[in-house]
Amino acid sequence: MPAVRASKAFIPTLKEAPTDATVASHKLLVRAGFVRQLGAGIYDYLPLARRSLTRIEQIIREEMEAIGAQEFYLPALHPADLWKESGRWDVMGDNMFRLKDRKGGDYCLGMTHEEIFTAIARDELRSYRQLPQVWYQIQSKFRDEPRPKSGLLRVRQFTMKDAYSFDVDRAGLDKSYEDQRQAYQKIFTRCGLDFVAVQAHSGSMGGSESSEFMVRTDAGEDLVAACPKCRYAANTETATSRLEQLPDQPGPPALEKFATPGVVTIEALQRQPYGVGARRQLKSLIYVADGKPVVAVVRGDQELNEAKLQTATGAVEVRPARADEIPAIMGASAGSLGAVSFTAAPVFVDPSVADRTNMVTGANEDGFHWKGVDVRRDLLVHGKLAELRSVKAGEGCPRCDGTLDVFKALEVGHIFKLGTKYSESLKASVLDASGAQVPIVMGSYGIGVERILAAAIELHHDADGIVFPLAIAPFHVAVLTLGKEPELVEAAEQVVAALTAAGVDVLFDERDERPGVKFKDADLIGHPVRIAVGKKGLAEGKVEWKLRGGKEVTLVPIGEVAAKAAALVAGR
RNA sequence: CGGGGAGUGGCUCAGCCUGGUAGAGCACUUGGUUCGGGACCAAGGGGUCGCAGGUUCAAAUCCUGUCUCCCCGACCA
Repeated sequence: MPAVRASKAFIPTLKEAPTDATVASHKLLVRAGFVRQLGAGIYDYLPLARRSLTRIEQIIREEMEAIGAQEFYLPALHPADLWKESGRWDVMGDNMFRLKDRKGGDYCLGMTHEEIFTAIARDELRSYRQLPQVWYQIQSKFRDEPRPKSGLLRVRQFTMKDAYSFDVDRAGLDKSYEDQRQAYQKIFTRCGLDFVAVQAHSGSMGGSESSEFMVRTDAGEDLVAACPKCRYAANTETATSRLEQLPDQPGPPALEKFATPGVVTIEALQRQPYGVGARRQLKSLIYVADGKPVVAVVRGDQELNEAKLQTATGAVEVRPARADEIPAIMGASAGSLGAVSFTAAPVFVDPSVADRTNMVTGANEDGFHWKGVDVRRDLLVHGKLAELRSVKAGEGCPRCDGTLDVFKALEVGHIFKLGTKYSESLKASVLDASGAQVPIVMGSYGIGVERILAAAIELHHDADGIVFPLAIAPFHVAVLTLGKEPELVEAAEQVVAALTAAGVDVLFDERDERPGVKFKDADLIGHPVRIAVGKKGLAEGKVEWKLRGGKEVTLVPIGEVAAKAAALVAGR
């Protein structure tokens, strides 16, 4: 590409970050002139951002094509029928932007494209001989997020690479899924991201198995549990852990009710005169799952994970019951709740307490608790075992004898084995080798394009600005003139021409500005290489070469810079 | 949606409590002096104080309503 002249370019850098930016990537993207905000979770992408995003998209394309995926471009405006057919018109709830056309017909803006791609497969694919098919697109998605935040990390309109695989059977799906997984690893690595692939919760996508690609950063909103010893890594929405076996002393032979006036917390029951340790208590939490009450039981010192409860109940939406709803469900108020002999609503019990005896729990009668609770005898006759608790750092790895680490992470990609969920609801089938009509086995695979940019900045920045990975920087090199002398400008022009001829993308900062301004802008934008043309070096026929990531400045003969930069760009 | 905060030139903010003439720094224009890490001097341009209604002789300031944005909790790329 031809070099861009800074004096003519629209690169509105700012000395100060807007006050409403809190995370590093947001502040820097605004300050460095990449984005401007149009509304909550809606951004303008200026030329620098477009250049970086185009590079990211190109990397994604190359890796998709490498595994045989074919690029499509589908509409963002969808008629409601397909969504009604799959059942997700209702499932997506308020997260979906909905609109009506002039005739009053229902439409929505696409949040994802399973329905649309599946409809194409349904209409066009007839035989197993046409499979596998792997289709993808890079396109805008719209989600009416409850709370957009953190600049580009959580927005309402964003670009997604979404891919879909269509196979005759599970074995085919396993292969397609594995291809995508490997392509994802290449994509994120090429974009300069350190990431972990973790076992994940499938949410509203459905399906049997999914992996998220997570970038470890405090700007992220997910929690990942990972074992440093083996490869175990999972979103805490599905992660489990190995807990130490707690010995139970023999307690009362039968349930025994005791008065606990005014005791409504785990902590209060731990204090004298009761002295019941939190790990000896059962915590009973009342939730409403798709409008129906459910009871979740974990150990007193554990936290319930709502995503796990959602998985256990199979509900689309779970929420805590309000204090005023609880008495009608349980017959007692929060603080005295328990699930012993409770059958008025489904009861789910975390496996970590399955074998416990001599436990204490609320008696479902205000001011009373049970002691001598045997979980199998008293709860599991009517209750079901289900993973419910949130894992915590320091707990044992479920796969080896290591200890789990828990950290914040940002999701940049997610791959799903969908199975036949969509092909069944939308009736997409083919004839298999035996001539039987079988539903197509599907997978779906997403990457948040702008999130890659933001994640790269979260990972690579310093006090002066962005430190761009070369592969996704808007320009490879910035050439700065440090003076107005004609011979200096002439030399800089030569350098720029040589670089451009060598295939290096250059921002030529020939503005009539003081050197300090140019240095500051170059650091802020984070060009991987800065080439400064000044009087000092020029006297020896040299220019200054500096990598954004380092401190060292070296003098390079004018005739050699282009080759040096080209080698760097080529990864040599 | 629940809780907290904020809307005043392009940006960062002051002024509001205690109504009376709309301010500063940065940015922008012109001229001059500067010129290797966000220069200096001088002169300028630019704001219906989010919007609507009310109180008042008079509202950025007080009252009511409303919209928008940010942050903390339930969702996802």
